[in-house]
Amino acid sequence: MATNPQPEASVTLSEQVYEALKSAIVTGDLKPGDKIREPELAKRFGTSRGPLRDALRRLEARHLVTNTPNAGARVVSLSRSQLIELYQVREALEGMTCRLAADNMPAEEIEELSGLLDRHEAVVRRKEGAEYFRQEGDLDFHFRIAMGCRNDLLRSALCDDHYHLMRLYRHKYSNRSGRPRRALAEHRMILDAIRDRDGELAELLMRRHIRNARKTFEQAFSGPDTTGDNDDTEKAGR
Amino acid sequence: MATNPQPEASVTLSEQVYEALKSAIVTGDLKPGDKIREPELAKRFGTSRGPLRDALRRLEARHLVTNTPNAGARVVSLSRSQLIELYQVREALEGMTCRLAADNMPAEEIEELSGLLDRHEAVVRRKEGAEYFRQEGDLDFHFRIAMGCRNDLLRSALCDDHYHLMRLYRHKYSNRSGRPRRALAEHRMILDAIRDRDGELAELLMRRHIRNARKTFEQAFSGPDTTGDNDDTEKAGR
DNA sequence: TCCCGACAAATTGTTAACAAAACGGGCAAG
DNA sequence: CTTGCCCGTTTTGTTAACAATTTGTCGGGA
Repeated sequence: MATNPQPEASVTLSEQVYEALKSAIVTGDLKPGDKIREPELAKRFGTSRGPLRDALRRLEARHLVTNTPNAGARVVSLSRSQLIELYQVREALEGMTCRLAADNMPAEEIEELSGLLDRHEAVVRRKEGAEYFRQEGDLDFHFRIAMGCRNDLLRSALCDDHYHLMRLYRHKYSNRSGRPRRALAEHRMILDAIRDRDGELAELLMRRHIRNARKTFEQAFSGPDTTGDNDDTEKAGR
Repeated sequence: MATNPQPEASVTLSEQVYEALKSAIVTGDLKPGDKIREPELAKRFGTSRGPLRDALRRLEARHLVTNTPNAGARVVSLSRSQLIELYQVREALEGMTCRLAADNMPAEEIEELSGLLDRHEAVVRRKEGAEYFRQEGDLDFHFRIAMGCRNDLLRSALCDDHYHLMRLYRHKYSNRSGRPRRALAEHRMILDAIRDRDGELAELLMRRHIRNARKTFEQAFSGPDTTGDNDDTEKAGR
C-alpha cells in the first residue's frame, strides 16, 4: 500500500497536513469525538496554525471533522441515525454508479474485478481473521465500481467523501455471522449484471446489497444512538 | 428599518465573506472561469487574506470554486459533460429524496407544496417573463422536497452543494419551448405520489423528471462540450 | 450547601509581514 | 521574425504576533 517516503516535497504544507490528519482519523489515532486543539496539532505536525486550519477546512468539507464557530473542531462522531442516513445516500449513489458502470466500465477492468472477487472468496473460505480484510475488500469492490462508472462527480463523492466515513465505523459491524459470505455472493451477482451490461439489474442489485448491509447494521445496533465513544472490541490483537 | 442593526457581530468574518462570495458567484457578479485574486477580493470585502482563504476553502468544498495548488483559485466552470454528470447525481439523490419524503413529509408541508404549485401554474399560465421565475420555482419545489425527506445528509448535499451549481447554469437552458408546462405537470404527479405515500412511484417519477430535464438540456446543447475554460490541461511545449 | 458573578487561562479568529513559486515582458541569439 | 532565456513583478503559501471569545475556577453571599 505504498507508504509514502517523502514524495510531498513539492506539494503545499496544507495538503500534507490534510493527508496526515485524514490518516490519523481513519486509522483511529484520533478517535471520533476527540477535540482538535490547533496549537497542539500544529506543533505535532511541525507547522504553524495557518496550514492546519486550512487542512481542517478540507476535512470539514469531507465530513470528517465538525467545526462550531467559536468553540473549535472535533473529529466527527456519527450517531446511529446519521449512519443510517449515510447508508441511504450510499444506496442512491452507488445504485446509479452501478447503472453507469454497466455502460462504461471497460471489459478488462471487469475481469480484474472478477479476479479480485476470487481472491476475496479464498480469504472468506479460509475464514482466518477475515473480517478486517473482508471489510477492506468490500470497500475495494465498491471503490472499483466507482472508478468504473466514469462519472467523476460520483466517483469523488463516493471515494473522497463517503468511504472514509464508512471506514471509520467498519469495525463496529464487520463480524456479523454469515454476512461476509452473503455479501460476497451479492458482489458476484452485481458483477455479473455489469458484465452483461444490464444497468437496470446492476442498480437494483447494488441497492439491495447496500440495503442488506444497512439492515445487518440496524439489527446489530438496536440500541440507542451512540455518539462515538465505544468499547473497543479488539479480538485479533494483543 | 432596524432590520439588522449588527446581526453579524457574533458570526465569524470567514462566514460573512463566504456568504458574500457565494452570492457574488450565484448572482453572476463573479462569472464562471474568473480568476480570484486574494488581495483584491480581501480589500473589496474589507478584510484580510486569512478569512478570505478560509471562505475559499468552503466554496471549494461546495464545488463553487476550483483551486490549483500554486496557481490560485477560479470560479467553477462546468463543461457540458460535467453538467450531465451533475444531472446523473441529482437523479440518484433526488430519487431517494422523494422515496423518503413519501414516508416522512408531514401532511401540512405537502399541502403547502401543493399551494406553491398552484402559484407556479398561475405564473406559467400568464406566461409573462415566466422562465426565470419558473426556474427559481423549480428549484424551490425540489428544495422543499429535500427539506421533507428528513435525511439531513441528503438535504445538505442537495441544498448546500448541488442546487447552487444548478442555479449557476439555469439561465442557459431555461427557456425551452414547452418545458415549463411539462415540468409543472411532472411536479404535480410527483407530489400526488408523495401524498399517496407511494415512495416507489415518487422515486420513479422524480428520476424521470430529472432525466427529462437532462434530455432537454442535452438537446439544447448539442454543441461541443465546453462552456468556458476546458483547456487547462494543456501541454507545455510544442 | 448551593448559586452566582468576576477573574484568569486557554483557545480560536484575525491581521500583517515574510518567503517562495508562478506569470509576463523584454532582450538576445538563431 | 521566431525562439528561448533572464529578470522583475505579481500572486500564493506560510509564519508569528495580536485581538476577541469561550471555558474553567475561585470566592462571596444567600
